Amino acid sequence: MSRPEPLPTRFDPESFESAWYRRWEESGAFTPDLPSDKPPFVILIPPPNVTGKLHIGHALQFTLQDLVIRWRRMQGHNALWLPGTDHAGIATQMMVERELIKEGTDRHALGRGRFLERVWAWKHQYKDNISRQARALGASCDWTRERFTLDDMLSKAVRHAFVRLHDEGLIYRAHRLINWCPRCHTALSDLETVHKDIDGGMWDFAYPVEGGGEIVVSTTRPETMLGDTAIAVHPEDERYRELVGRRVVHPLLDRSFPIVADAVLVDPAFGTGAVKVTPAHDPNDFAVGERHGLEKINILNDDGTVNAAGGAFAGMDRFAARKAVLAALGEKGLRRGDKPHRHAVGHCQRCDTIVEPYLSLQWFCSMKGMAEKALDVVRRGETRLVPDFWVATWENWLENILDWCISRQLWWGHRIPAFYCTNGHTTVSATDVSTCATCGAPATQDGDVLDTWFSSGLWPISTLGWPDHTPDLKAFYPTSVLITGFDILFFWVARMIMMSTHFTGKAPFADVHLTGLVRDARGQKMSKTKGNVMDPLDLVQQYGADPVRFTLAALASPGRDLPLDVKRMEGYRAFATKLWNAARFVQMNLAGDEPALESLDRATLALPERWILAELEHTVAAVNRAWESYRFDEGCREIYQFVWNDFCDWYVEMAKPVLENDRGPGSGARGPERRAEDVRAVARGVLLEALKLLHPVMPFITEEVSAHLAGAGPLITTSYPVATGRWGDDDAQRELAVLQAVVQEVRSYRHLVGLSPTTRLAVVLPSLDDGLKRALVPLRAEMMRLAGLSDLALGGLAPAGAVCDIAGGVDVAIVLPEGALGDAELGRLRQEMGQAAGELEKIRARLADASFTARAPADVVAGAQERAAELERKTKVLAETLGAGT
RNA sequence: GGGAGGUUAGCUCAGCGGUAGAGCACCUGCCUUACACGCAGGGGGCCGCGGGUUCAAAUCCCACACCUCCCA
Repeated sequence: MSRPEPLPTRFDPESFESAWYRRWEESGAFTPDLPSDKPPFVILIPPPNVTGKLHIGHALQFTLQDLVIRWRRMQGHNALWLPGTDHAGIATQMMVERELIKEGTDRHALGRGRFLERVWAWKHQYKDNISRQARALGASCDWTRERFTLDDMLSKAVRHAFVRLHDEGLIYRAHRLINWCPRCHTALSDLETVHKDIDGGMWDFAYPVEGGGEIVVSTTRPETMLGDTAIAVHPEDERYRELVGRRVVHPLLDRSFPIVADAVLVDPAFGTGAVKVTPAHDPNDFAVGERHGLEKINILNDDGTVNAAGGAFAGMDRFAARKAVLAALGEKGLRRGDKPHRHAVGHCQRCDTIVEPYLSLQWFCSMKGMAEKALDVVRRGETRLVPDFWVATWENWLENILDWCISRQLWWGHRIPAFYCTNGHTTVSATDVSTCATCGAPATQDGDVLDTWFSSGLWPISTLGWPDHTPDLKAFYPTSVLITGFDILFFWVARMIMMSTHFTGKAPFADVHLTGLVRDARGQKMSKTKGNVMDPLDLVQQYGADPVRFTLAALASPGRDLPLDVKRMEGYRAFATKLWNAARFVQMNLAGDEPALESLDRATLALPERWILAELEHTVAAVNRAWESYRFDEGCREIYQFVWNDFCDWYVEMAKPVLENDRGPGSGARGPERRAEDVRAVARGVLLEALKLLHPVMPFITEEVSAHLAGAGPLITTSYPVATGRWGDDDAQRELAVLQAVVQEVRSYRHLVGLSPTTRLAVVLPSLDDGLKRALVPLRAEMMRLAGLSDLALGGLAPAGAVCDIAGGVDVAIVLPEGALGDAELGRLRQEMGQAAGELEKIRARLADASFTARAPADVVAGAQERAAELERKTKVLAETLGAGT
């Protein structure tokens, strides 16, 4: 085979990232087989808003999803990662309306048809943004299956779902109090109403009682008194007992209403113990109204101005009306005090306007039954929430769920498939109708659209073709794992699980992995106003996609937010560079005909080869375990540690003398002697395995490097490393640990006494046991190079005047220049000796304790004994060294 | 008011029953021909506070304090 081009000296992600992406996509690697004998593995993308730009949170989720899907694909699964976007009703409509305002017009002037054309144009303009960013990050999604919530196929699913739920009695239309955004002019669900504490007031004023006297009430919203239809007091409140059943006169309007007793609404200890009741503008008051048959007077128009029911205040904005009402009450001498009051007020999630509880005719979806199913699938383990502490929150929310207002007074979205005739009949139909199903009269479609989350809730099935029995639905549903932010657990995850389970009888996900929030370096939430947002594309450009991905994955500890520090990213860019350079070193030493690792026989390999293969084996097992359990942080740490500390710092360094002294292939006999061809095969093989291991995290650099190793195919379709136990080798790990400890000991002494790294030292290991001696003798050259030695004797007597110490359990005698151990150095050694003596004392105490030796497991006791023995020798040897030095 | 999570080295975080870990930052040497985005050596922690369980607790239990977040 031909030798590949040498790797460029510089790691330059820009020079190969986009080319690799194109090659993967064109090769069809992102698209699963259909049909296929391979087990399916499916991830659905949480669809970003089509208007949006990906933020760093998306980058995190894309990274983790891609990591999992690439890993599973390499494991031999028929992997599908289905991408797409959602139409984001309110958000998108707002953007386009804002444009129209700039042009001096609005959607009503344009008309529904032309307005929607404008929004589609907007959508097309922004859609590509998302996929471009996903591609830049290396996301291996199947673009041939890209979906949009307003696609014909998905729209069909939405209509079908609506009709079916309506037929089942789970969707109904009713006059209810809903959350109304006077700016967006639409109803909102409870979830889209964000409660925020604001500094408001608490105003007291008096209602005159018919027949004399007054009753004082408190309110945070004085303007709503225009819609009051009762005063409520507690039935057992002595103060008001006489007043119950009498009426009060509205001081500003020409009407009167009763004083009622209600034990549920009224807390006699709070305020005056009397409460004004506005059934059309407060959920609790609405309930009182139902209980007492009170009139519900709506005082607001849909833009938040007071309507005709407000008498003289009609036409005023609600906040102007508040001031005006207070002034009017003041003029009549009815104000009874006020104080500042901090309380929670509902705001529109989209535009931050204060929402109004508003009596309105809307479509609702009954939630209780579906919530039961969602609770059940999690309780039964059909769906697993990760981390599992989310289960408590899950249950708490679903057990207290209220019906969901699903109609929105918008144009952009799925139009409600309900048709009304002039005789007041409603026809709900999956196909458009022009005549009433009941009476045949002309019927027109409801002008409202459905909550975007209604269609998002169907995402797991609608993207695969439901309600049709498509091959995709059959092959890929239910899906394997959903990876998304915890912030949309209810908005989206719960609704998907409820709806998909309802329609298919099967929960849509086996696992739901909830990620934390990406924050800035100091743990602050990122926001445009704070100016601390990080744009994923900027980061990709600056550091490369791989370091960005590695950073996000490494930070993704389960259930924790991710403080993203560019320092961290610099560190992982350095890691990529390190890998690149190590690969260059390996590559420049290869002959090009290295056999694969599988063809090697462990029994014929020398210690360093056996050791690095054992470490690899351990790492492979740990990484697979980590990915399996969504411990992305652990997997990354394992790979990082293996590549940098084991492979680069030790294995490559041990390989150097062998490669430099290579006398050509075949030199030397089989046996303990290190052969250059083994070293080359192992260096190449281990590097390649590490590249495979890392590929799901850093797809680009791994693919690029591997393409420069002869005989390595594209990683994206190669098999993921599996720990077979074949390279496990406890002896090699123990023996090499001794080698490392000895080398580090010598380096440490050299540094301690202030010698230059180039000063060669002579070292004797006087008391090696036979096994270790056999293991280390063939590595004399490697050890001398690593430790910077002029001579190394394995066995024999410690030279007179040599400094003795214990490292890795063996005696090390280092010949230092005369007088090298000055007072400072001796001080350090004394300190070390003190520490050892202290530890020894503690262990001896423990060993002397009969309850410890009797109750602790045998291996723990044995470990303590071993440690005590080692410390005894260490203190003894150090004492001699200290004695000799003084 | 209810619920969840957190409190470990200067910073950001792993560890969650048997000798305190990582990255970054810091200090000291080094351009040792893969790499100064590097190499080598080092300093630094009553593991929030108080109880308990255990031969043994950063790790399990209880209470408290403080911080974050969700729901009402």
